[in-house]
Amino acid sequence: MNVQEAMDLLKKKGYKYTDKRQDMLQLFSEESRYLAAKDVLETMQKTYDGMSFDTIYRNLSLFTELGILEATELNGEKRFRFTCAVDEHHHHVICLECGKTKHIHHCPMDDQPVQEAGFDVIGHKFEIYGYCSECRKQPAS
Amino acid sequence: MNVQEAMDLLKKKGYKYTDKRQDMLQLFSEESRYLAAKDVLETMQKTYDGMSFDTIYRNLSLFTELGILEATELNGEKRFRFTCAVDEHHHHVICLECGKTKHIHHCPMDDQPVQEAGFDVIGHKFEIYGYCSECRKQPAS
DNA sequence: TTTCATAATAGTAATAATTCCGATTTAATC
DNA sequence: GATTAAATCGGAATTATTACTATTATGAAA
Repeated sequence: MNVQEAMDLLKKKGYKYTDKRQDMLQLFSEESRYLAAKDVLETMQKTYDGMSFDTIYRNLSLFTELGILEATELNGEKRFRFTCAVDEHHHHVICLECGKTKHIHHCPMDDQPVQEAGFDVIGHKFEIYGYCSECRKQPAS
Repeated sequence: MNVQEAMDLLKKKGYKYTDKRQDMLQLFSEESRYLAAKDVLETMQKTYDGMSFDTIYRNLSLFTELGILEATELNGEKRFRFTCAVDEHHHHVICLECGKTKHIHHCPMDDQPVQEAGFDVIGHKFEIYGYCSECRKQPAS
């Protein structure tokens, strides 16, 4: 997935082209890390004065629905990143400070698929948290 | 960990005994599932008229600091459960509806400890989500 | 290229979870 | 029983997120 593919997908689904959407996607494509809504807003407001929360949130959730972004939750806020193209299914090591990620090319569900009696399993999460080399020095707790 | 042990720990650390703390702990000890703050508040308010948010939240975070409760985040809200006594370290299958859990006696970090260059790993999360037999019929999405 | 229907956006209000704070009450100690 | 610090209440403040209405802009059709 890249910006062009994402815009094409939007078009195919009948959504409209806007500069703001393109710029949001561009922002994500340049960063292989999880961004919070407020990070996106801050950056976008540099270009678009008066950019509203609503637009950010609406597009973040649209992009996530369409599989363009993937979301997780860190410290009580949702964060989003461009969907990885590396392989079918994998997990992440995530920096708690800046949201930077590295791939884990291994899924624990492959080893020991969980079949709990009576449980309809619909998803799982495997994430490793820490601080990257840049954020390591002063982890803002 | 049980209610008595938890109360002893509180005493040992210099915290005061209160009926509300005991009742909160009692509630958790009776349920092997994750409860949201509002669940705890609702139950407690049946006994204590005018019970405040503050008391709930303050005690939930105190209990968590002391290792009496363990926390996770589901659908944007923190949830808490009594710390499991089963074994040293394990993970959970969690019902997204009621918060009920089952243990996974296996940690993916044991198989393939992650050593990402430059990353200070400080924690990890492995959770499997689904619906338990009681909640399966009508998953309130 | 103008027109038109609809989607997207701005601006702001509303909601929901959580935290904070001053005043009061209570538990543990003297 | 008096004292002191912790715990609580009640409500306000914060923060992230969602909802709503009027306006604007996109894409398609005339």
